[in-house]
Amino acid sequence: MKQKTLTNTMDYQELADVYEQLDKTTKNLEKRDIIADFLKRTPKSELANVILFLNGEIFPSVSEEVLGIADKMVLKALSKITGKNENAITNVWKEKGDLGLVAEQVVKKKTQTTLSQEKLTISYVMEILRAIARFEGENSTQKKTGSLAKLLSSAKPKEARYITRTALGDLRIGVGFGIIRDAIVKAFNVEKEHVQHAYDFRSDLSELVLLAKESGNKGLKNVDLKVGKPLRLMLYQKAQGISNGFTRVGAPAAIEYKYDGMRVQCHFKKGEVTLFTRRLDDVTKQFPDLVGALKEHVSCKECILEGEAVAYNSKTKEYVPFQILGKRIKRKHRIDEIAKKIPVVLYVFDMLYLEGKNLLLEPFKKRRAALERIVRKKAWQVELAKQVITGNEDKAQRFYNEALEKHQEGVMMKKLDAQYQPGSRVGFGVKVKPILEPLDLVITGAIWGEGKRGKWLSSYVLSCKKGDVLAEIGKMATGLSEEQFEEVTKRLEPLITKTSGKRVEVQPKLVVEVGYEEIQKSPTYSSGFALRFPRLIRFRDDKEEPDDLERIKRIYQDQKSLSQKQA
DNA sequence: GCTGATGCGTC
DNA sequence: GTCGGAC
DNA sequence: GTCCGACGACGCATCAGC
Repeated sequence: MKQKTLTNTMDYQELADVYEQLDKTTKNLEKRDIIADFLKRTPKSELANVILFLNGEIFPSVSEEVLGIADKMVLKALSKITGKNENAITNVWKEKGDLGLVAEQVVKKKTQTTLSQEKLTISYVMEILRAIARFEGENSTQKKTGSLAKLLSSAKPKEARYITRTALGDLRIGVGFGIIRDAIVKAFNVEKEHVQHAYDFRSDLSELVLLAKESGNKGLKNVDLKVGKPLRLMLYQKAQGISNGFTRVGAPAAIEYKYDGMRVQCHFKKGEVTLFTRRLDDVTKQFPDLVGALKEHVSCKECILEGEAVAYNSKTKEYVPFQILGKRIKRKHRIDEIAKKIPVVLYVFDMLYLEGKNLLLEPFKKRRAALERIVRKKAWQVELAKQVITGNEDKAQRFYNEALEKHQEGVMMKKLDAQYQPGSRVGFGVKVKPILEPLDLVITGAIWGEGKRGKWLSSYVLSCKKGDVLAEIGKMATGLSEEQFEEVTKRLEPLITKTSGKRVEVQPKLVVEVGYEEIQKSPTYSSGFALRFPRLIRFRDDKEEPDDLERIKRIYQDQKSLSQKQA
């Protein structure tokens, strides 16, 4: 019996060593080989845990459970271990740019004063982390941070580094599903396409890896599309304008509105409807109105179809900003009441399965035709995504302009004979969105970065003018090259007027041109507005003054009047 | 009972 | 969602 | 082309602390 136990457990230390090796190389093939070797020597009983841990997960993504730990909770745990307050730990965090490294240091200092240590096994660490996830109610914060502190205290320094990163959901070892998939291929001598296939239809790494080990290609191939089980969505690449879109997907192409809503995968089986989000979370409860509309207007026994749920104003029949739809997304209470206040219309655009037949390999044209047969259009409830098929650039451009006038994001351009490729951003379809008129804003603050940006001020607080004073309008942290992060950090450091934790305030000198998708009303920023998807376009060293709030208000109003035109 | 902090999922 | 970097 | 990591705003749920 004892013998059996010995062969069936694995020390967390071994996993930590693997993490470190993965950390050291940037080469994907090396990463693959390291993981493949490790998987081969992992006992079957630990394999499900190991594969999740390698992917930085505690629960399979299909699970509804979450850990409920992020940076502030880790700070609390580290504070418990050291007896230092959270500010002191934050200062170390700022220097190191990685809470995992902070935990490692904390544990290293502590172990010098303690005597013996028991070894942590992989399943034990998993068990504790899952237990942490399940604390709820009164004092749950104490319990969570207490358990984490205890776990870290019993870990070796290197283990603490990776347990912390796992708790934060940010392993930072450059490993995602692509590399894990290739490692499974190598370790268990199976075909890449079969592993990918099983993942596309189940998204459960634990199930997948056992299948690969136990039943090989045959088992993986047998994993099939099932109504009620979500499959990974096809994603679309970005094209620069209509003309570029045609070169990418060919002409003629199907061109559809890109609605500003939420993507929904709808499963029908024996009169039951289940709705899934892009991350494959079940949101059936959140959208009872949609379930009802689908039951009424989709005529089939079994099917899977996909669409975009868009919120509108029931009185004026105007689309409303995405923020409003957002009120329904994570809702658990007063669902029916809000569903009446914020109705949604579903624009369906693809059909993946119908009456026992998997349509994924059928050309898009045919899938759309099936959709048109099965869905009985009902205005403001269930409609087909507006579409034209054309190879004519002018016609496409007019359709695109029309979509923008109706305040949608732009258009999708889809290859007519393309199959449905789950889970990848393959070039069978592209999205085309406009570039809006950029804003010139001044940097008034910054935040020290994490991980590969740990040495830089890497997120910048932006302000506009509001009369004689400045007013904040959000943060920006993308669009810069590494060189530019370095440069901005050097230029901002002498301008720092105040530091609090990882955040600094700076004299307003640096003006930047900022691109974005939309101006939103903001409850957070003093200007009353914020930018959706802000990014750096270029530095404006020729300017000293940022744009005035009046200009921002004007652009905001223009957006609104555009959306009203379509009503 | 209310408010702010924190975590998490949508885009 | 956006973007840059590495392969 | 593909994968990965480092980030944005918002709104909801939950919990701590008053």
